[in-house]
Amino acid sequence: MIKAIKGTKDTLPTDIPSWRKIEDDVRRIMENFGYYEIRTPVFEETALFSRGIGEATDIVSKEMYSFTDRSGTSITLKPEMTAAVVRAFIEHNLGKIQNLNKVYYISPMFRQERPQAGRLRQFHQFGAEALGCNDPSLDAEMIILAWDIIRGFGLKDLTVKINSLGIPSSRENYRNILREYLSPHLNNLSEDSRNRFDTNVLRIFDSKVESDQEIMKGAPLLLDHLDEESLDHFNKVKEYLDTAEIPYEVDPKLVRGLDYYTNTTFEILSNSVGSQSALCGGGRYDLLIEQLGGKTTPGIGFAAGIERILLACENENSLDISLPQKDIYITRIEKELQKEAYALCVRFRRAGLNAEYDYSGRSVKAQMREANKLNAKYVLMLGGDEYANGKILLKNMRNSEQEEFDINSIDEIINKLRGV
RNA sequence: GUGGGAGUAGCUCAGUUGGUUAGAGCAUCUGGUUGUGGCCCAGAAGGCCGAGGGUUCAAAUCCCUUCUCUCACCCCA
Repeated sequence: MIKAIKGTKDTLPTDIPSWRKIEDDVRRIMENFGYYEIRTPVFEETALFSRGIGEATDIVSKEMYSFTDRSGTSITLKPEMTAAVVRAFIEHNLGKIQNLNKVYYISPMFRQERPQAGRLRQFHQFGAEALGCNDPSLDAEMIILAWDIIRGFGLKDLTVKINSLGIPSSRENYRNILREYLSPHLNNLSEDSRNRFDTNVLRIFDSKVESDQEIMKGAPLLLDHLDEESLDHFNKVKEYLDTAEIPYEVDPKLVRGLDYYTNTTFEILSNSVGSQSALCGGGRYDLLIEQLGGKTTPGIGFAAGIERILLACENENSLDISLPQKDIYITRIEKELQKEAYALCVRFRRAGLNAEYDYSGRSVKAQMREANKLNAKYVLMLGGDEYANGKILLKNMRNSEQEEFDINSIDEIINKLRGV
């Protein structure tokens, strides 16, 4: 038997209402905040991601779905959206059309990781990017936007964490300070953390090994070594967040794995999913655009994992999804009336109503059970003496009341159903 | 890539000192008199017990191999 590829999932009809709810709310709120949808191809030239995200990152060095096409070009299924949006921004000169471009997306992403709770190989993100402005109010807006959307799904157990990574020079300076602090402890660090000492010291803060955490407790913090401008920016972001009553925590240990971040970074975490608790992550990237060949332009964005949000919603039972309904189910008593029932069904559908009938010619009881199962508001019944006298019965399935209609006045029924 | 757990009906799971035609609940289908749903009742259908090999008179049950799913590390959304 052929099965779906590891780490991919089918979204079955019964799953769709939750997905629609997420997607609809995302679109509505994004657009209220002034963001316009953008769509980019599922694959890009590999170089876009290796240059954008960073050659040394895990995403680029071991998680990308890359292949060579027939022309010999190395192509990669997009593992994240920011680089793709920036590419489109540069390619179409969007910065020339307006100073500030605010876009959002809902799209599948691909990373070849070992699947687990809240982690798939094809997963879906929604997110936003704002290119062209570095005002701290925009940093705050990103966080407010993400918070409002995610909070809107009824989730309770959420935490917002923010931090600032400063500008590269102050970060580099801090890295050396951190290395100095860690040098004497090097032999006591876990193997993973020892490796990170050279490649990405900051990430040692993320270590889940207790002894590492013990050592890191005494470590100097990046926030205490920020340059004045970055610190000022960060303080203003916090002020704007306060005006919007966002319950954030400053987490000086919040380090994000993508190379392009500068200044503000943030995450929204949930306690009701597994260990992959980050529902959303983002930050400012003021150097990425020129790094990818565009004119120097500040940018900020976030991405949120739809599967993770759905997982949290399931665990908190927070999404109220109403059952799908049928406007009308058409039944017939005598099998000879099958064609008439069919014609009526088509007529109702063409009138814009959600109509169904029994394709397999089953008993009245079976038809009624089906109508009930489909959550039909009304059942129309053809047959018997009524039909012989030019009448049909309309049964209200909520209160079981039945009403007789003239067979020539289907429009009356249609109007009645539309009014419901 | 490294560990732990699990694979029996569509779903959730019972089922070992190895022993007759492998079970339950839910879901499905059909009925419970002549034309009517939800509750209830009855019946039916549905399984090479993940796959391959081995031990045995006998394997869902024991051993080996393999595949898949799952959780965690790692990393991130």
